[in-house]
Parts: sequence; structure tokens; C-alpha cells
Amino acid sequence: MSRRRRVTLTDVAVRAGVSATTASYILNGRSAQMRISTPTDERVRNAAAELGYRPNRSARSLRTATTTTIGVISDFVASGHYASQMLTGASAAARESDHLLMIGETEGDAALEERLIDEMLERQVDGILYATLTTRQVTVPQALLQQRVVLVNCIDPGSDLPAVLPDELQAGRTAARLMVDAGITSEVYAVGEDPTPGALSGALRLEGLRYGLEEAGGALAGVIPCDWDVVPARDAVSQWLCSGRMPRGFVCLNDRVAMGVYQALSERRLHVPDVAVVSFDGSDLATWLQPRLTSIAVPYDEMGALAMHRLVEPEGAARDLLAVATVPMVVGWGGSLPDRRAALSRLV
Amino acid sequence: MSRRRRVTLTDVAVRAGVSATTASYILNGRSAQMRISTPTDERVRNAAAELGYRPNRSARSLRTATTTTIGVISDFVASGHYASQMLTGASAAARESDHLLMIGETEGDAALEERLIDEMLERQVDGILYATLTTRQVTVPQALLQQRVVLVNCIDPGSDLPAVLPDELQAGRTAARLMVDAGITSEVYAVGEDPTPGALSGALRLEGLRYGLEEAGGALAGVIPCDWDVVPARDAVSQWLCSGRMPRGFVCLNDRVAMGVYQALSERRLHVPDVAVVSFDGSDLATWLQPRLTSIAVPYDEMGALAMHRLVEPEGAARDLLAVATVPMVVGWGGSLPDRRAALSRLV
DNA sequence: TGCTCGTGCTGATTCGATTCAGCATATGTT
DNA sequence: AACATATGCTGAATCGAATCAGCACGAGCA
Repeated sequence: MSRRRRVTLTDVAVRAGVSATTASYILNGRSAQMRISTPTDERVRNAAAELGYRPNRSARSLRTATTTTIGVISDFVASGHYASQMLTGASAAARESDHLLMIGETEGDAALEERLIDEMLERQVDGILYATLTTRQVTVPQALLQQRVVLVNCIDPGSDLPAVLPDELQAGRTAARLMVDAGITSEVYAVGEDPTPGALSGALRLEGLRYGLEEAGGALAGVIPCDWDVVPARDAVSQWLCSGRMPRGFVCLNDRVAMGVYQALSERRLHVPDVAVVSFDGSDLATWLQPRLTSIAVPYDEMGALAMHRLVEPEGAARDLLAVATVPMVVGWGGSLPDRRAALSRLV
Repeated sequence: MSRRRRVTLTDVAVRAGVSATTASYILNGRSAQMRISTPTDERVRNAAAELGYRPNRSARSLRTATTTTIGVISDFVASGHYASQMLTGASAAARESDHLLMIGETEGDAALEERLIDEMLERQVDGILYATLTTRQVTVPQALLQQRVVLVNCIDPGSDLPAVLPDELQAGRTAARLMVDAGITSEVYAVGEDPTPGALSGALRLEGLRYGLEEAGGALAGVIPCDWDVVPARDAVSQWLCSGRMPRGFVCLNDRVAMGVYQALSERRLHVPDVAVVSFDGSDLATWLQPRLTSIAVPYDEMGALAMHRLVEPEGAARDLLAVATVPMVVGWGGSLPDRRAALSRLV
């Protein structure tokens, strides 16, 4: 666009009256070890500033074989806050180490996924964050196996790729705790069991919930299955209530389900918190419902940040293959929990 | 990671028994104009496939000064579907021309914005999509003025950068039309006027709404101001209803406002559609409310795609500076509308 | 005076693909 | 047979920064 050729390192060197080599050392902060004198150092820096020098990363990348760029492969970027919250966390973490993010949305299409991965590898990304919308097990494409990769919100049982997962088990136990604290240990029903193959969050949340209730001498009274959305939940619970049962609490597997439950209760002139409702996600929706919904946040932004840190951290550092992001609501918690890794491995 | 050095063009050339030059021509689809024989062409392609050759884009970029990569600068990526829907549209459009997206979230911080733009320019992006969460006027950073840039959801009155904006005027008129079709031309109130400086959508929606009602011989009865969120809208409308007025319809400036209105109506035992409610955004929320909310979708994905097309389209093509994305709900519409550009210029 | 050693800087090469200019060899023309 | 033309390919330069190996110069020392 601008008619003037872009400013190169040589331009800076010429203006400062030194060689490109010297300019390179100085601008890369290697003055000290290269014994560059202070006056020269300053001359070069001034020249760079005056010319508005911006290094050409393509050239640098060619030479150093690094791009300080990370690829993010995700099945869905747009759907809800999950993916984008993760992206925000990852993006912020990337910034700490001057990395930029390159994104690719696969829409669940394996061919597209391969193409996007190829494009990223051609562009020499330094690593790839492989994320999924729902917590589940996956089989990552072959091409990724010999790359630097961290999985987010999913695990690949067939590989030893490091993964970051939310601590759904603890989240489930927190839900139980909320019920117990409200004096409710019986007639608690879960809403939204999902039998999707490979899905993990529902099963883990339920397991944590069961464990937490039993810990307090209670038990989960039952599970009302339905898809994780408002209308299916409303219909399922509405019908379930027709049977005349009188629940004391509902634990909804996400906030949209909870909204459906609110509606179903309202239809029968039942009110929250006469019937207690607890849910998972901590989305905005929870603050919009009346009365406000108690919801357990899944820290997607933390997960993104954690994954990014693992990805850019110096190689060889001792580290777990499985990182489990904590759930913020869990504070000052005592007592033991069935081993998380064991719980996971039972499921996969 | 893999101990084997990456496969280069020369490796392919050697295996096929030709020069790197020839291999380059063939793999870039220039066999015909370079008069490469079919057997040679095939030998090279086979060699590339067998070795799993992946061109090094850094090298290509250095030589050609293009990266087939587009930067997206956005104030917020995570907040709601707006930004991410735009991103999805842009991403899909980018794929058509084999471009990849590099993202940067500025969080509304000007210094961070400049840094991200710098990082992107260093990485030689071929163009930049500059997007905002809310439709408003902006002043883009100096550094962008001599780059290939398209604005999305905002305009910069101080520059002649091309922009893609939603057709909020038409959207407002559509809202009016929905009311009129329901037989309502009086006692219609708008909810959510916002006086944020630089904001455009509210004012344009209102203008279109007024125009549409007057067109049908009616008029907008009034405006209830409040922030564009559930609780403020609920409170504002709840209080407004206390005054004993009996509205026939509410036009809410977004879906969250509409949810607040539903709640306020419900408190006073008023029911939709006895009081008609129309809203803007077409978010999932609209389908969750009971009864389903009539909402006018803003096509953020289309806007992203449109902007991306403008960005990668061959230079010099005749084109408007101001592209206005259509609102999908507007179909087979007759009649004229006050000039959009004029309406915009009145506001900026 | 001759020697080593530290200081401050530079020339030349490299990364991998693109691309201009051109070189053999075969084919056709008169 | 002499010459033009087409065919099929290649050598070398290039993009811009990073980096290895080393050079000139002066100080310090015997």
C-alpha cells in the first residue's frame, strides 16, 4: 500500500553506520554478551525508532524455525461462551510470552480438520492447542502426534498427549454440598443425563454428585434424562412433575437445562427455592433467571491459559500428562474424593 | 520433535531426479506454462506425496511478501455470540481462498491494541479485519491507515477505510412491520435507548422503527431507557408498568432486554402476546423464552464473511466504501427507506 | 620490542522457496 | 544443409534476519 519499501534491518544498520550483524545483535538484546559499546547501542536503537523498523518475521522464522505463533484447532469457536472463553484465556496467556494465536474451526469435519492442521503446520506454528466444545474423548489426527500439542477439554486415550480437563468430579461434589448446606439430602434429582458416546462431563458430574450426597448420608433420588437444552429440559421435567412426585431439589447438568426446569416448575406454580435448583456452567443465564440461579462455573478461561502455558513452557520440564483445572467455587474444601484419574479411566 | 529433518523442496526434487526449480513450478501448478512433460510432473508429485512434503511458508512468505494469513483485531472475542459469530463467518470465507486467521483481543485497551497490530504486521499478515463488539464509530490506530483493512461493525469517520455494517435501519423498520402486521400501530414502546457515545445500533433501530410505524399511520408512543441487559430492563419496565399505563407492544433493543420485559410483564400477570414483544439479535435466548420471542437477527456471520471477501478480493475492484449487510428477516420488502448512508452520516 | 589478550565490530553463509534468464536438444522449414 | 522455433528443463540470484568465525586495534606484560 505505502509506496515506500518496508524498512529492513540493513536500512537501520546503514543509518546507524554499523553492519547489519551489529544491528541484529543490538535489537535482539544481545549487546552485552556481544560487547557492543553503549554509544553504538543507542545509535542503532535510535535509528530503528526513527525509521519505524519492524522486523520481518518471515525471515526470522525461516532462519530460526520458530514463529512465536500457536495454532488453535477447535471443533466450534462460535458456539456459546465455552470455546470463546477458552480462547480468551489462551490468548491472554499467549500474550505473556509474545505469542499470537492462529485459529481454525473444524465444525466437526475430519477432512477440514486435517486441512487446517496442514495449513498451520505449513505456517510453522510452534505448537497446537486442540480443543473441543464438549468434554469428551477424541482421536487426534496422525499429523499431530509428532507435534507439540496440548489437548483442552478432551483426552486421547490412544496417545500420550498432555490434556487439560475441568474437574467435573469436584464440580459435582460441590453441587451436592450446596444441596446439603441447604438441608437437603433426599429427593434430589439430577436433570440431563446424556448418553452421548465419548462425553465425559455429565457422567463425572453425576458421579461427584452421588458421592457428595452419600458423603452426607443422603442419596441421589433419581435422574431425569434429556438433551442439554431449555426446551427438552422443560418438556421432560414438566412431564415428570405430572406424575405427582414432589422433589426437594434439582441438580441440572447445565444452565440451559436449569432454565427449562425453572419454566416447568413455574407452570405448576412451584417456586425456586422452595424447590432448590443448582446447575453447572456459571453462564450469564444464571444471573438472568429469577431468582438468580446457583451455578457452578467451569473455568474455561483458566483451562485455556493453563494449556497455553504448558504449550510454551520450556521443553523437558517435568509435568503431568493430565492437568485438571480447578473449579473456582471450590474453596477451603476438606475431605477426600475418589481419585480423579481413576474416575476418568473408568470412563474411557 | 521428530528426529528427521523436515522434508524440503530439494528433497522432493532429488527424489524425482529434477531440479528444485522444476519441482517448484510443478507443485505450484505451473506445469503447463512452464512446458513440463507429463511424466516429470507425475514423478515430482509422487515424490512429494511419498515424502509427505509440506512447503515451508516462512520461506515462501519471505520471497513473495504474502502470507495468506489475515489478522483479526477485535475488542472482545469472548463476549457473547456477536464476535464469535462474526469470526465464524470470516473464518469460513477465509477458507475459500486458503487464508488462515490470526486473532487478537484488545479488551478495549489502546496500548494492547497497538501491540497486537504491531505483532501482526511483523508477521506480515496480508490484511486486517478490525471489528468491534458494539456497532459504533471508532478511530483506528495510525499504524493501520496504510494497510489493507476492512472495518466490521464500526466506522471511522476520519479515514476512508471500507466498513461493513448491519442494516439496523431496515431492522428497525422490520420490527415496526411486525407490530403493524399484528394490528398494532399505537401504544408501542421501545425499551433500551442507550446514550453511549459513539453507539449506533440503538439510534438506527429506533429511527427505522419510528419510520415504519409512521408509514402505517401510527407512531411510537415512547421510549423506556435502560441498559441493554436483563435486570436493568426488568427493573425499568417493572417500574414503568407501575404507573398504570397499558402498552400494546414493546420493541426491545436486544434479546436480553426482551427477557427482562417478559419478566416484568409476568410479575404483573400480563402475558405475551396479549402485549406484543419484538426484539433484535435473533440469539438463542429468543427460542428459550416462553412463548418464543420474535427477534430480528443481525447477520454477524454474513458481515464477517462479507468483510473477509472485501479484504482478499483483488485490489482495484470497484467497490463501495460502505457495505451494509442485509438482515435476513427482510424478504420481499417493498417501499423506500430514508437513505441509509444519510442516516448514518447524521449520526457520526 | 614482541607477545598475548580483551574489546568492538564485520563478512560471509544459511534458512527454503520463488523466479528470471537462459541453455541444450529435438523438430520443422526452405 | 543451414537456420528458426519449440520443448523441457536448470543455475543462480533473491527475499531479510540470524549467527559463526574471525579481524583489526589497543592495552598490558615481560
